[in-house]
Amino acid sequence: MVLLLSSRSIRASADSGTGVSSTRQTAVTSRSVLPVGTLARMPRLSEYLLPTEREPPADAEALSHKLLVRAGLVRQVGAGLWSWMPAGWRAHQRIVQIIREEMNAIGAMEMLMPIMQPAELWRRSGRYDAFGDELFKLEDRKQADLVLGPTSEEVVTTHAAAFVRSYRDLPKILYHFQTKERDEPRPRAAVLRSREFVMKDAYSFDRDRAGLDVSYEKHARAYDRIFDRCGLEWYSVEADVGAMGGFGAHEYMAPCPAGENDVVLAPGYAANLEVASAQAPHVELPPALAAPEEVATPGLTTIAEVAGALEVAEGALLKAYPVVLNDDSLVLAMLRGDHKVNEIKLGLALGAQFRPATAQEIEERLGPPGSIGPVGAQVRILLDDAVVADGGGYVVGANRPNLHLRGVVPGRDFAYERGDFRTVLSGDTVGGHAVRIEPAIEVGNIFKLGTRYSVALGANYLDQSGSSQPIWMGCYGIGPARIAAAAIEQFADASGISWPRAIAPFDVHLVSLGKEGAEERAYADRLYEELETAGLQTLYDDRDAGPGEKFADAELLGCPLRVTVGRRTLQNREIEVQVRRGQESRTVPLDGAAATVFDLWRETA
RNA sequence: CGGGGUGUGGCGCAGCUUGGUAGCGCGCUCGCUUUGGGAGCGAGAGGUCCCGGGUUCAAAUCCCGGCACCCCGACCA
Repeated sequence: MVLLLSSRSIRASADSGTGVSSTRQTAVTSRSVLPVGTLARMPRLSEYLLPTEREPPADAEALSHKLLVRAGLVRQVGAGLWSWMPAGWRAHQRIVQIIREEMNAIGAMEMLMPIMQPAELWRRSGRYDAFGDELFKLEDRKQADLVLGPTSEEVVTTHAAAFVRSYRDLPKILYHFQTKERDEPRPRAAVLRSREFVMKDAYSFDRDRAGLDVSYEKHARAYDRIFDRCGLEWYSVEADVGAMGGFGAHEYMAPCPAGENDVVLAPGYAANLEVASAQAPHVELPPALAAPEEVATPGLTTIAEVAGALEVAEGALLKAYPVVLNDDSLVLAMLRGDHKVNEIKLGLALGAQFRPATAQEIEERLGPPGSIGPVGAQVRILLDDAVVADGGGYVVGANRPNLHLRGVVPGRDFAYERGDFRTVLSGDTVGGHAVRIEPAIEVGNIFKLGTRYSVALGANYLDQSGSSQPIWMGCYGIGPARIAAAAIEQFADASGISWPRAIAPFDVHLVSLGKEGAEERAYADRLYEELETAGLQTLYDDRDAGPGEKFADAELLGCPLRVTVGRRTLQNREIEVQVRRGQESRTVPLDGAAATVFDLWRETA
C-alpha cells in the first residue's frame, strides 16, 4: 500500500502543469475517447514523443549512452549538453522524487537558489580562481562579473550568515535540485559527465564538529535508502577530501563498465583507488650483499629492462620518484619497481603539495635521470610501506650513468621515512582477502566541509556563552542523471534497458496487437483504463504497427512489465505478461487482469 | 592541454585516392496487402555535402584557414 501511494504521488507531480499533459488531453479529447475534464492520463504511444532508434549514434561508446539515445530518452544539443525527452524526464523525475522524500525524512528543507551568482561571493570564498577553467564566467550589461554555479556553497553560506544568529538557530539542513554548470574539459558518455546537469545539493549547518558528525550520519542513512530505493547496486567508499580540504568524505559508487572511477573492493572493505590501501604480495628478492655492489646496466633505464638484464623480479627493484615540495626541497619517493605512485596518497604522506622534479633538478641534485637511487643521495627519502626489509637485497639506481647497485638494504645503505603512497593493484590483499578493482560511477557524495566557507563568508553564531563561533558545515550531492545512467548500465541486456521498478518511466508497457478496430484493441483499451485505475503508470502502445516493432520498442524502453493483448492468448480469455528483467513471460486470465498485473509489478525488482 | 578520429537527407553509411550536376539501407508520406518478433508491393517527399576562402571551364572530391563533435590521456565536486 505504501508503494501504491508513493507511485501515485509521483504521478501527480510528474503530470502537474506540464505542457505534455495538456497537449495530450487536447488530442485525446478531439478523438472523443475520454470525456473532457478527465484526470490527466498516461500516454498513448500513438500520441507520445518517444523517438526510438534502431541503431545507436555512431559516436556513442558507453552502453548507457547508446541506450538512452536509442530508447528516445535523451537527445544531444551540444558537447556535454543534453535534452531529456519526455520518457527520460519521467525516469529522472522519479529519481528526484525518491531523493526528495528521503531528504525531507531527515528534516531537510527544500528551497531553490539561483544558477547565476555574483562573482564577488566566489572571490570571497577563494574559489573564483581556485575552481579554474571549469567555472563558467560571464558579465552582465553593467560589466558586473557573474558565474554560473557549479555548486552552491557560497550562496547558501551567505544565507546562513544572514539568518543564523544564535546556537538556537542550529542545526539546519537546506537543499535544492538545481541545474549545475561546469565547463568540463571533457564531457563524455551522454549524461554521465555533462556540462549542465541537475544536482541535488544539500548543506548542513551545525554548532560544532560533533553536530556536523550527526548531520553527516543522517545523510549517510538517507543516502543508503535513496540508492536502495532506486534499485541500484551501489556501495559507499572512503574518498579523498581533495583540494577542498575537509574532515571526511564518502562517495557513493555504482559499479558499471562506463564508470570513471576505480574502486577497490574486498570483504568489509571498499575504497576509491585514489586513497585505497592494501597489502602487496610478497616478492622474491635476491640475497642481500655485505655492501651494495655496482652492476653495469648500459643503456638500460626502464624497470623492465633492468629487471630483465639482471634476472630479478621487477618488484626487486626500487623505483625512484623525485618530487619537489613548495619549499623547493627535493624528496625522493622510493617504491617497488612493480608498483605505481599514487599522487593523491603521496601528497597525503608528504603532508605537502608537490610536483614531479624536472629533469634538470634531478640531474643537479641526484644524478642522471633513469638511474637515480637512494644510496648516497643527500635528500629526504620516503620509502613505500610495501618495500620490506626481510634480508633480501634490492636493485637501485646508482646516481651515475649506466650503473645500478644491487644487494641494497634499506636502513643500512640509506636512511628513510615510511609512507604509503603506492597505487593498489588487483591481487593485493586486505584482511587476507584478495581485492578486486572495478570501474564505478560516482552517483553521490557526502563531505564534511568544516568551517572553511563559514569563516570566509562570515557565517557565525553566538554560542551559549555569547561568543561568536563559525558554523560547521557539510555538503551532500547526488546526480539523478547518473543514477539513471548507472541503472541502465547495470541492468541492460541485449534487448535494451531493464529499469529498476522505482525509477522506470512507466510501470507497465501495454501492447495491443491487431489493427485499429480489432477485438484486441477493445480489450486493450479497457485494460489500459483498469491498469490506470489500479495505480499503475501505463504506457499504451496503440500504434498501428507490427508486433515485432512494438515488442522491440517495449524491450528497448525497459519498463518492468510488458503486457500484451493479442488474439492468440485472447482465445483463452488470457493476456500475456512479460517481466522485463529476465524476459520471462506468463499468461494471466483476462478477468481481474489489472489486479494480477499489479501484484506482478510489486514483485519486480 | 597532448594524441587520434569524424563532419554527406531524421538515423547509420558509401562516394573523395583518379574533380564532371549526390547514392544506399533504415525511417518518413500516400495507396493496397499484412498483424505474435522491426512484413510485402507500388508511388513519392526530403540534402546550404560543417563554414569561409582558393585552384579550376567545373569542387562533396584538390589546396589554405576556421568551426563543431567523438574517442584515449591529463584534469575532475
